[in-house]
Amino acid sequence: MNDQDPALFALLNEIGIIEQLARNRFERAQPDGLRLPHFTVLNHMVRLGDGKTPGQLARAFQLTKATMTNTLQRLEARGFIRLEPDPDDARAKRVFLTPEGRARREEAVAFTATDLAALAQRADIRADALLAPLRALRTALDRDPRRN
Amino acid sequence: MNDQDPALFALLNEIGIIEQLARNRFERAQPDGLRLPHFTVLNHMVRLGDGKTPGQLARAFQLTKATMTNTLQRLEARGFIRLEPDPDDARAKRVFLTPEGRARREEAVAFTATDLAALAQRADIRADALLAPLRALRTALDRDPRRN
DNA sequence: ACTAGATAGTAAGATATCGAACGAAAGGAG
DNA sequence: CTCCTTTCGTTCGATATCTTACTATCTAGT
Repeated sequence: MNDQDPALFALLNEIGIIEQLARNRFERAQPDGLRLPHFTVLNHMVRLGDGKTPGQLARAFQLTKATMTNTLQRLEARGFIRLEPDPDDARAKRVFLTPEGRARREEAVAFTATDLAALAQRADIRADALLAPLRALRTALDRDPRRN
Repeated sequence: MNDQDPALFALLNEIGIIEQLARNRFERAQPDGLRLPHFTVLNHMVRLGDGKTPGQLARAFQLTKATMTNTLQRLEARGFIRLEPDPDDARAKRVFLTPEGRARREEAVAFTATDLAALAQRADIRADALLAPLRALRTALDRDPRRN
């Protein structure tokens, strides 16, 4: 990066590299090939409750429905979630965690927390100070034509 | 995210979403399907000079050589770069910008600069203040050994 | 000079992601 | 009720990325 780049340009560049490194770090640490999107969905359901529709999940993660279909199929094949028909809408489904899914999420959370704590300690990252401005940036980027 | 999440966890989560939104925003604005990795390589060569090897480029972007091979093949097929044998090492190649590649990069830079300027104005992002800590985070992720 | 190991680029196969197109079902206007 | 539009999930084809494996070439140690 040099001085000709607008700061925001350089910032997004840096963010892209960090995302890639962090994703790699997480996925390599998993013994069973659990991918970051899989974990993210499991984590979401533990924290905010399951029983949501695939479409709701897709919107929550800013992904297309097609992508969510793929992720849910993988999670179901691993036995981490269960898909049931929506009693109120014959087009829709509902996604539920299985005990295995919940357990696998706990495992990943525990490991990740340990890893990140060690990282933060070694690198002296003040993550809480960065969080608010990045959320503002996300919100600004988010005002875009809706997808799908 | 709630209070149980370590701040760094939430931070990386936010970064992942921003990366996705920014990539989408860029790629949708291109009229000819130019992808972010393609632009990134063109931009790098304009700013830091061409004539590098694929391996050097892969390292610069933290990508595998295989990924860079793919990107360079696309760029060459579009006529944006030219690959020549390295005179000093028969295993290696050298990557050069074509006039078309340079022009396409200028076009994308111009548009992106305008778009980001508007975004920064709308959102009051202090990108320069965020840049240094994120670079520290990147360096930490890049260096810190994984536990497994 | 030979040989073993490292390095350069590529290929194959996997996965995540997107956009486009689809059938099924719901909802609204008449 | 009928037709039109919207919404839900899925499938298909494309692209970027990774890992693994391969060939060709270079380099160092003996």
